[in-house]
This record gives sequence, structure tokens and C-alpha cells, in this order.
Amino acid sequence: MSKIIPNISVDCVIFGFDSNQLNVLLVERKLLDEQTSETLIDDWTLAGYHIFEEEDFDTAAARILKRLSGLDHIYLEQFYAFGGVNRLNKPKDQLWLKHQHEGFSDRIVTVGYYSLIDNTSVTLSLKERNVKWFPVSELPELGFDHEEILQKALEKLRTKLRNEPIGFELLPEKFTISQLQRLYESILGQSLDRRNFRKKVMQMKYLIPLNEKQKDVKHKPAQLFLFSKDVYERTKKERFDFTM
Amino acid sequence: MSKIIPNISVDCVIFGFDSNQLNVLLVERKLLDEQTSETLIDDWTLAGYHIFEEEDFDTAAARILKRLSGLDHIYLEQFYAFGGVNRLNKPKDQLWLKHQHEGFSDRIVTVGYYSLIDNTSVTLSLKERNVKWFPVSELPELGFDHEEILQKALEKLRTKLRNEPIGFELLPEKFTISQLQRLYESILGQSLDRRNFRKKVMQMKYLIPLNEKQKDVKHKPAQLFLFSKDVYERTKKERFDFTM
DNA sequence: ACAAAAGTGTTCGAACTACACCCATGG
DNA sequence: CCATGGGTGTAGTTCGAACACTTTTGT
Repeated sequence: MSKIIPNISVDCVIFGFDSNQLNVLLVERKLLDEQTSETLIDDWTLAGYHIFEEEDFDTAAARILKRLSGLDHIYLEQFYAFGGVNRLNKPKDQLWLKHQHEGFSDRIVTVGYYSLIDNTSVTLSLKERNVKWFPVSELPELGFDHEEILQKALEKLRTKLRNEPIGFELLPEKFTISQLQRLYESILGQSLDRRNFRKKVMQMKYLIPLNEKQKDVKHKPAQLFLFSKDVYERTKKERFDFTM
Repeated sequence: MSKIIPNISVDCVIFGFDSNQLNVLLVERKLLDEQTSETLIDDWTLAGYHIFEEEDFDTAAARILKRLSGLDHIYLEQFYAFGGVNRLNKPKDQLWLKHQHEGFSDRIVTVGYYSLIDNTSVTLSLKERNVKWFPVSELPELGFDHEEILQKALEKLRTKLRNEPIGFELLPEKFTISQLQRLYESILGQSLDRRNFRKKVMQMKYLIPLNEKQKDVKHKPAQLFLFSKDVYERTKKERFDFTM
């Protein structure tokens, strides 16, 4: 393993959807006093780490995701870089950095990625660290400037979601129209008419109906669909529409 | 002046519009052999520089713009961070860095900003460096990985232009509908119907008609308009429309 | 009078909105 | 048989596309 770059890191805002609400994966940051066992720090942060000397940003972000999930090929998008002079200057953050003994600089710049995964099927974990999903509407106290990073990620995700079909990354491979609608509603924070939503998405050629239905539901089982990235790429058009 | 950070820089893709086409401002990179006067390097780069220790990214980008133009408050937007391991590894780039004597690292990461200015009114210059506007369709040879950075900036600019009224930043304060249309046509690379374009933009409440017309044109003088950022911010709505 | 760009209106089809009832399944 | 969410159609309106002639100014 090669040397880390002391002043550059990558942080990942990992979004998941549990067929009801949008969640973010956070890592617990806990520090006890070595003598008194008093809790000095107990809050949460994004998953992130410094980049290594022979690594570019995408690789570093993929490495972080791989360590959490074991998976490659997760959807990842660089969304913003954060370089505020005082971004790690709160006393708690300084204390934490001091205890890391890894030769970090005290002026660290970070590149933000957001990641979309279907959190009904994958379990994420990190050795020696506690890891947990939080609904974006009920966040705990966040360390460093991670609250700001998370809000920026959300904003960029919303913009992207309005313009490109990336929502599918948050769903299981096979999903129903209602699941898709709940996803859009919960990310965009508005409710949508069921019939009109259906009509709209059914026109999309990249939404492939399957000869298969939901099982084990206590109501009329819904038809399942696939998202075909392939068809999307081949049929997408550019839009011109500066919004009023 | 405080110390530079040796491995982090900001590069600015400065876009201008000359009422005909989209241009980019580039800085000449020229290096002569000290003995033979042979030209070792002669190409062009984006305007950029390392960040200083007590500077965040936005400040660094504004500083670079200020040095070129003397102006504050120019439209600036961070669009992407570039950290490829080999981004400065071409022999020419190594040669250039060696001659700078400023203690740069050889693994430099850069944060890209694009900037929009009305280049009919402002003249940009840099002491001891040659600076020039190039149409984006006729770029010279670019140093470092600046070709890649520029293309990414263009792509992000197009996306932004489709979704938000930022084109006005490239026009004089008072402009005609035709100028606006030519701007959209040249950035998006498609021609638009004159009557429909007019109809569309005339609905926008933030486009303020003035009691004033063009002067000294050898045809029917056009009405002038203002863009009101204020009205825009107060009347904008969110759109939901993942494109097919 | 001519050249050059400004300004203007209508028709057609597509897409968006709002809205209410029956269906299939498990318990 | 009941509760739960799945699935469907229509009418009214708004929005985008296509398209040609007249006006104002400078030379």
C-alpha cells in the first residue's frame, strides 16, 4: 500500500432507498478519554478517507465504497469539492484528527461523491466502526463540515434526478411503478398524481415491462419492470428549457 | 502574501461571447532554451494558479479572475475537480513545471471553475503573459490536461444553460432578443426558430423590456431588454421532467 | 429602392392536469 | 367479505412546432 496524500480526501454521501424514504449511510465517530472513559466525541460522519499517491478521485471513491459493501460498480458521481479554510477547525474535529496518528494535514481539502445503492439488498459495514442508515429527514449530529457536504449532495442529486433517469440505481433490479413513484416523491419532496405518473413513465422506452408480478403481497400484485440503461442511452434527446 | 499549497490549484475556464460565438480565454505558455533560444514549448493553457494556505477555492478563483480583469463579482461556478495521477506527466508539462521554481508538487490536483463574462466590454490581460480569446470551435494546442478540463466545462455549461438563465452573464447589461438567441444557438449548437424563441422568452417575467432601442444599426433597431436576477429568483419554480 | 434584421399570429398535434371507479390478492 | 394497493380513461388546457409577410432603418 502506498503513501496517503495528507491534505486531500474523498468523502462519499451514500444514498439508499428503503421503498419508503431516502437514507444516508453514516459512520459513527466515537472517542473516549483513555483514563476516565468519558465520552469526548460521539457523533456521525460520512464515509471518507484520504487519497493515496497513485490514486485518482474516482478510484479513491470506489475503494471507499468497496470497503463498505464489498461491491464494485456502484453508481458514483463527483458533485463538488470542499476547501474551506476552517472546515475542520471545530475543537471536536481537531481533537479527532489529533488521535488519528496518520499524518494528516490540518488543512484538508475534500472531493465529494454521492453514491446510489439499493439498500434493501446490500448490507454495509466497516470493521471496527459502527455504520448506520439515517433517513435524510432525521439526521443526527454530524462531524466536520459533513452537514454542508450532505446538503450539497442532496441538492445536486435532486437536480440530476430531474434531468436524468438515475433513480433506478436506488431500486432493486425489478421494481414496480409505485416504488418508482414513491422514490421520486420522497427525493423531490412533492406528491405526484398516480395516473399521470404512470402515463408518463410508461412512455419511456427504456422502462421494460416484465412478464412477472410481485409475490406475497396482500393486494393485487403489481407488474415488475426493468430499467434499460442501454435503451436510454440510445434514445435520449437533449432538452432546451430554461425554466421560468 | 502567504505560502502556496504545492499540490492544489484552481483553473478557470473563462467563457466570453462576442455576439457571434462562444470564446475561451487562454494564456500562452512559452519556453525558450536559454542557450540556443530554441522554442521548447509554445502552447496555451487555462488561467490557473495554486491556492494559498488561507484561501478557499472560491476565493482563489476570484483572485485569478481579478488579476486578469481587475473586476470583482464575475460569475463563477465550480464544476469539477481533476485529480488524475498522470494529468501533468507529459514531457512538456514536466519541463514547464521544472522551470517554474515555485516549489510545486508533481502530483497536482485542480479544481475547475468556469466563468462567464461579456467580452465585448472587458479586456483581459496578464502582465508578462500573452492572453487571447479563442472560439471554442477553433482551439489551439492546450498544455497539461486542459483540453479535458475545457470540454468538461463546456458540457457542464450546456447543462446549466438548459436549466437556468445564466446566459445573460455573457451579454451586455442591455441586449436584444436576437443576441440572446444567437447566444443559445452557439452554445447549444442548434438553431432555433426565431418566432418561437421570441414567444418563449417573452413569457419570462425576469426579462425586462426597456424603453430603449438599438442605435446606429443599418436596419430596424431592436428593442433592448434587461435580465432581472431578482425577479427570476422570486418567480422560479422547480421542474420535474426526466427526459426521454 | 434596396439590403438587413426586427417584429408579428395561426394552426396542429403532443403533453399535462384533474379526477373516480373496478380489480386481484391475502387474511 | 374486507382491506390494501393495482390498474385504467377522458375532457380541457397548455405548450411546442411549423411556417411567411410586413416594418424600420441606413445607404
